Amino acid sequence: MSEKTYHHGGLRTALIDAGRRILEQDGLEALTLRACAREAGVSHAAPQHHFRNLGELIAAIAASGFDDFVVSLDASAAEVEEADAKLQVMGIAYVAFAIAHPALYRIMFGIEAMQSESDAFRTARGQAWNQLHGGVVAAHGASNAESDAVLIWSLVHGHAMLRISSCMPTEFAPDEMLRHALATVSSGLARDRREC
Amino acid sequence: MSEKTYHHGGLRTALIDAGRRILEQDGLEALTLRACAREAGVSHAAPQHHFRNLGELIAAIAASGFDDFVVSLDASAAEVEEADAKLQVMGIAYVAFAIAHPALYRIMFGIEAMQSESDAFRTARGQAWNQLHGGVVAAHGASNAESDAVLIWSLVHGHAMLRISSCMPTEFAPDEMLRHALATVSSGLARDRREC
DNA sequence: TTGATATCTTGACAGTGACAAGATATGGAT
DNA sequence: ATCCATATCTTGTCACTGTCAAGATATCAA
Repeated sequence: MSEKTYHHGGLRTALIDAGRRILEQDGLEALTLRACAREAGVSHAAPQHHFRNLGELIAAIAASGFDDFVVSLDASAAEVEEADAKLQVMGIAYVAFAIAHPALYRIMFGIEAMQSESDAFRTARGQAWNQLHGGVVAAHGASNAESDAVLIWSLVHGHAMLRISSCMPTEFAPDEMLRHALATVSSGLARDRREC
Repeated sequence: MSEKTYHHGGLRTALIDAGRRILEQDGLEALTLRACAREAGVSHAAPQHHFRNLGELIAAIAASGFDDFVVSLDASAAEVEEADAKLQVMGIAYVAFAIAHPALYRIMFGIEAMQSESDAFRTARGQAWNQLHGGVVAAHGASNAESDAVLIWSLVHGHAMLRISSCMPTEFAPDEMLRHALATVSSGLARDRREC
């Protein structure tokens, strides 16, 4: 805890925080085990005792990202009452998070974290899914909820990825397009229920 | 061309092909400049004269991937007559391509290719966009075509990325979900036009 | 107090991207 | 046909990376 301890005290979380800081400042290619160790003020091989390899550190960072992600979406959804409006707002917040933390978002859906088979990562990602699934059930009912949630997840995830990959020229006014897309899908799903 | 030439003759395309072979066989982490050089049978620094850095090679591979991508979607769309059905089939083919070539698809939308500022890459990606845009115009008219195309692109891209990132358990029957999602969006867009 | 264990350091190794300098082939100008 | 500028490829080198091994130090239970 103090300055003179040989043991760091909380190196594991310190490395995760260091990694997220590096990710925000210098992007994905700067995220290395040795850079995280430097940022945390320890030797280059210190991370070895907390993460078996780089993939495990990345998975831990991604899990920490999913935690913040869920909190952020919860906060946005809490600002609205009606279930369908909640879902729309969550969609907007979803994309906003990805744009605010592009490198972190890439990590969260990258192969490295996935291949590490980390339980913490899978759990954190599962919570995000549950949150979305719950929002869909509240807005459009439990029947076909998985299918509807996959539809909305695909839409917002794809939109977010295209945005952070600079696939959408800014003259496209992508924020409006996202709102329009969410509204179109939402009304389409509502109409499905009513068998219009 | 022959075996004894000091000059390789077509090293640039040979390196691209080698890269795609490595990508298919051993995935993204195996794609290195030196590995491509080995696969092409040249020295480790030979690629330097055709690609300034790894990013440029990746961009060239991604551009080559977009070329095949467009061809594959064209072939699928040609099997159907009606415009809306064409769009649906293109959506299915889109996701099928990503699942058939996951590492290549990741490259095509990754940061490395994007950051390289390659004209060939941008052009190839633009052709894919034009193809999708054309399909949307044919199916749902030219008004709001950009917005509609972004909606569909987001949907299929997101769905593809989630699939190749193992975010969808197979018990979800994702193929059916994709068809349902495409049909829902398509009917929603059609209804938008009619102001139902 | 002591000994087992967790944590961190130092040192090493192969692999990588990138650069520089030299060798060889190509092709146009004369 | 000769010659030379240039394109292409090779060899050698460097810093950096992930990972392993061995040693040093701190922690904690007995």
